[in-house]
Amino acid sequence: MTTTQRPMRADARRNYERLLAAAGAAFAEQGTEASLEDVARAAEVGIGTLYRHFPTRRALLEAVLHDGVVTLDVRARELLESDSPEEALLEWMRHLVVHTTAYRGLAATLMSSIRDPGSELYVSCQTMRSSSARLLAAAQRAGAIRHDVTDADLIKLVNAIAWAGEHGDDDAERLLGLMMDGLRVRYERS
Amino acid sequence: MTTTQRPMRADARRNYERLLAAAGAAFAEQGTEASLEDVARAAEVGIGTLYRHFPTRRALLEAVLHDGVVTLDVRARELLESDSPEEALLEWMRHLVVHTTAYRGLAATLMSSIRDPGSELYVSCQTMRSSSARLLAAAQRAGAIRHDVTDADLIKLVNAIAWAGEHGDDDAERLLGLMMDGLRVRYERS
DNA sequence: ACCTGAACACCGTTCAAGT
DNA sequence: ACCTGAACACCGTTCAAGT
Repeated sequence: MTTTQRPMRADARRNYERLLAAAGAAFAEQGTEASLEDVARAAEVGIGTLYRHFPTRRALLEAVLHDGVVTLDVRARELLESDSPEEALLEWMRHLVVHTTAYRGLAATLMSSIRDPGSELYVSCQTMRSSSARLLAAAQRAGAIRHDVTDADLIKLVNAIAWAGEHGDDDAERLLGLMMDGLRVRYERS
Repeated sequence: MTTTQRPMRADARRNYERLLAAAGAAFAEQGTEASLEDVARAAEVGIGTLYRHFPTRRALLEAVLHDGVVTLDVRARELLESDSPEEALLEWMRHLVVHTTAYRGLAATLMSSIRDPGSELYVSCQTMRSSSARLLAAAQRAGAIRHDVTDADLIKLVNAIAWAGEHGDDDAERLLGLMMDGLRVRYERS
């Protein structure tokens, strides 16, 4: 499926880069629903050029997030080597929450993209999901995490916490801590 | 602050009721971002009439939700009499999640309204918040729930779970269970 | 091959005219 | 006092004309 990329014409490449930078700034400041006309204006490019390079808002978002997703993937592989699968899982969830909190509205977009193979963010979502699944399985094998927790649960909870973090000014770390305690294997009283 | 309501003119009252019914149906089907023009059309009323009765989308939402909020408030008072404050709190959270899940997008609206005294939903949010606070305090006094959990945490978690329930087709009950386990007082291993 | 922006569509909101 | 819908504003998206 990996199509060989023709080199872009110089002006096209320049416009592409300008759009990417402008979009990154706009999404960071105004959230993932930032006006695309504003983005084109900031990039000093016609709105048609934006649509030529990025046919949908999600395609633009995917390009903006791509490096971060790659970094996360690298981090996941490192964490899989950890001595403490439980600590590794918590650390992974922290990373996911930080990544998701970077742009207001991102949690909602990711949440719908994970169920939609037509979304340009679907591949990224699946990458993160499979990393989550492997880290979760390791923590469960180590006896740290309940066996009835699924990777779908994990994704939902992480996104839900990132979403909650968008509202209110305190950090999501505290909610993540409470959440994590709910996932742990517990010894019943009595 | 309770201003004496003049009786509405018969045609105004009729339009008000039609708008309320149409909005309830539209919000239930398309979420809280349903088109207000559609609502007016469904109510067979001019768009200007909608704005006259409900100056903002939130004012309309408040009117639609009002009965439900009153019912929840009654339920909270009953639950405060429960023998098991822990079970009462869980039951209360279930009610909140069900209420919030009724309209797609409601969790997000409530989450921003609770911090915004200018929102027409502010009073409802505060009512639910104080009920949550009392039920939480009771469960904490009974030794069932961690003392570091605040009512703000509780509200955020309930809304986050309702939000997650909007995406994906499984019910939120399962996530609520995991969440609740995170809030419980736990006996450390060793 | 790529860029541009006018044109179209859609929707929220206001307000002058009407009863 | 209340209703109406045309008018305005705003933004996403397409596409004919241009280089």
